[in-house]
Amino acid sequence: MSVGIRHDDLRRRNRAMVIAAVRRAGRPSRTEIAATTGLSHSTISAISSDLIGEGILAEGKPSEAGSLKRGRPQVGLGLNPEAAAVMTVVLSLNFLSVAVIDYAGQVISEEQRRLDTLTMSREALIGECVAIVRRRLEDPDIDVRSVARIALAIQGITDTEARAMLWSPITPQTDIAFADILEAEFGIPATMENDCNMMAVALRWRDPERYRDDFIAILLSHGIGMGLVLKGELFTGTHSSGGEFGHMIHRPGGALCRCGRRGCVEAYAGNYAIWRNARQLSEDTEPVADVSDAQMRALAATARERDGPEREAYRKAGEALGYGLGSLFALIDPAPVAMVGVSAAAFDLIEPALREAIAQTAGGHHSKSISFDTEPNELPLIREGCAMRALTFVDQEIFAPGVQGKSGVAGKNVA
Amino acid sequence: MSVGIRHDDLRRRNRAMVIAAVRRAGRPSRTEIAATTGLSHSTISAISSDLIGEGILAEGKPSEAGSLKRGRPQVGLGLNPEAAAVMTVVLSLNFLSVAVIDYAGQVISEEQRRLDTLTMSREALIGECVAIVRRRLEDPDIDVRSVARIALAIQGITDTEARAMLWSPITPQTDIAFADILEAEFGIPATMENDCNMMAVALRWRDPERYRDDFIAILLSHGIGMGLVLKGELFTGTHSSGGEFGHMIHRPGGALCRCGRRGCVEAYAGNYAIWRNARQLSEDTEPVADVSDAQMRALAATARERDGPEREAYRKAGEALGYGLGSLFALIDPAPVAMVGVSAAAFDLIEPALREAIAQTAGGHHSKSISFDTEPNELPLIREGCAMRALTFVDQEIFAPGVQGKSGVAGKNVA
DNA sequence: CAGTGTTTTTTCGAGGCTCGAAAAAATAGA
DNA sequence: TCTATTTTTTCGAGCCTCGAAAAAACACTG
Repeated sequence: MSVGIRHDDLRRRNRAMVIAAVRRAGRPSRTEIAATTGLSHSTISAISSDLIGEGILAEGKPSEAGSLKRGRPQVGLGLNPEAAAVMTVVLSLNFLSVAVIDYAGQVISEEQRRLDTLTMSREALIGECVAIVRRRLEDPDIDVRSVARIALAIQGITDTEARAMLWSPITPQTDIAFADILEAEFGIPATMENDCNMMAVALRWRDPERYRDDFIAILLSHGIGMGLVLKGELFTGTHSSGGEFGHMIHRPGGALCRCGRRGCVEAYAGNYAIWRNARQLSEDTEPVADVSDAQMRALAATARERDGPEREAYRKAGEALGYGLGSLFALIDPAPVAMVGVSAAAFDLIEPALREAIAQTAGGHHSKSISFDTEPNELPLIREGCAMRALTFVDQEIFAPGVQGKSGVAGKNVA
Repeated sequence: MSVGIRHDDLRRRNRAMVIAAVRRAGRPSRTEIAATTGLSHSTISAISSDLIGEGILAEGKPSEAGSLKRGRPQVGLGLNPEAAAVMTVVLSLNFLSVAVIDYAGQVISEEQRRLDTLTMSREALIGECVAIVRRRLEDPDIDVRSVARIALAIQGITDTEARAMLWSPITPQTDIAFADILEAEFGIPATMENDCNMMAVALRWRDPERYRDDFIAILLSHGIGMGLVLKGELFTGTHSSGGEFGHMIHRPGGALCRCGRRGCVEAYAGNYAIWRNARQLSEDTEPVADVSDAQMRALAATARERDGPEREAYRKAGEALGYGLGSLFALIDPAPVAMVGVSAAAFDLIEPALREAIAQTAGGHHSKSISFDTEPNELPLIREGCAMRALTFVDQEIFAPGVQGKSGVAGKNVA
């Protein structure tokens, strides 16, 4: 049951508010912070003085064009890059990518590595992750003690607590508690996030104008994933990361999906499905393990060139996505959509059938007003999302720690 | 943008917390309130002394079996019934039902009325609502000034701000801002809620054990509706009440739905759809306006008796509901389900096909563990939900008034 | 029936926090 | 150098919550 507010919570929450305002605004002055938070100047002054004393914020130049005005110039407050660091680990098909990021958001060390995730044993997979993290922590440029958080992202399903990967298409292994494993190994708090959720987080930081309170990020890749933000909050399931848009049912008993079931949206719109249809293979054909981005681009080129099975395959993908979105919109109402991934580059081939399908659904009232945006490259987005997620954690849990220690994690690494 | 916490917000929120604790627990002692809210005894003492002084709470007998214990007996705190009153207005097919409820939740005046909603003009519909409310307010038992809130519920789609009915199956009229109309007429704050959302609210109060943080209420009636509670909050769309489960797409291009589109879940599972299939009419047959509860019960009886088109009709309904739930579970993960309405009484006919369909979907991992409960009578639930919603509003906005509640507890959809 | 033990509730500073007003600081223009 | 202007800090006032101790209200005991 929700709990009363203690007196000391007040300071904690307002500290968090100030840090958040600085992270959003870049180098705001105290006056600007007072304006955006609604707190009085005196309070902002007191809190920021504390934060500077603790080395979390640092005074800097006035924010750009401040020198034009008349009175005492504003002095900008920025995040102190050395206050802490975080680490991102992105695990995708045959690829592992790690980065260390300072408190202000700059990458200070990184490493990428090809793996054969589909055939690796459980131990090897975990081992590679642990090893790559260890190597980054041993980087002489990095002060290990400053690393306050590790955020992992993986394609697939994670649990609501962000502790474990439950299932992933990139490996036959299931239920690996990556967060617990890394925490135990390095003593650094860690979380295990869903890749599409991190895409959504990144979009929100990149373009807060367009992606703010309600929007949808859809990954069009080998599989179909979704990250959903509703009322300004990341949407998750009751037990898992949820939002498995790709496995909503498009046609009961229909095409064979990679998940073993039939008729999922993904079984029509995933790369393997488009490839299968373009080859005019039966819908019962076992999905292939991987289709390269180059192959997909070639397919799209052919589809653009001439009317044929390739074009039809993209049409079917559009139809499945459209009906799926229609069902989703019946639940949440329409919202801006970002299409991410290789097939987002072929969105021109997908869009007509998609819009036509949406128009057949309840969400289709205003189908013309639904806007789509495309971003072919998912990896940078996922990394950025992880970084922001980890940094936000540091902002909130470490630099504005609360009384209610629901996490033994919280107080550990105070920098 | 979320806003800093002022010092006076603190008292406000803790007041609200105390009132909420009393409403939930019945007649808790100060000590019990301190325990559930986590606030200190001194604080609870101060706040409850204020509230009693303002006539919001009243001291009563110790909570039941309190006389067994040793020391100073607990003195129970209860809601003062005379502190305020609220009104509920439930508008359903051919039926209008109004009640006045005191602050402690007891009905003190009510009236019900048959109408021909399907053929009434806009003015007549609005007029009837205004008139019935006026009659109740003129009831000599009622002190008009004490009526602090009116909550309306209607089958159909309402806007997120809870001001207007946007579309409803019970009338051809659209976009009636009932909340604004009643507010203007009587000067009492009003809201316009979706009926299924109110069902969910009521379930949460009735059985908090089973229906707490995550659950689904599905109305199986002429149409199919849903109320969804996720993470303890009522789920709504970005622009409308949302959660239009009945209009998720079951079969693209399939059976004709009342909404004019094709293949919606409702076009297989709504009363008119079951009736249509039981009569072996084509899926293109225009949906009938209404099927009486008696007719539906007769249909169910026949289906139980012998294998035939009636039984097949229920099977198809189960299949549509199952695949629909499967798609929903792909997004939110499985959760307890309450089936409400006439056809919930025929759930035995629906369940087998429903479970079979769910097992074919992503949510079907644990299809056996998904639990269903049935409640044939929706009206009392809707009324109860409206009452609690209105009372909660009074608790929060009137008896714990704050600055601008946009960021805080105030505007939230706490079910 | 008075005394004792037990539990609930109230009382009373102490310590924090935010706020508004006023003061101090830092600059551009005259 | 002086003045106007804007930002930032300082300071006392007013609340709020908390812990400890006191007061209250009973049950039990001999």
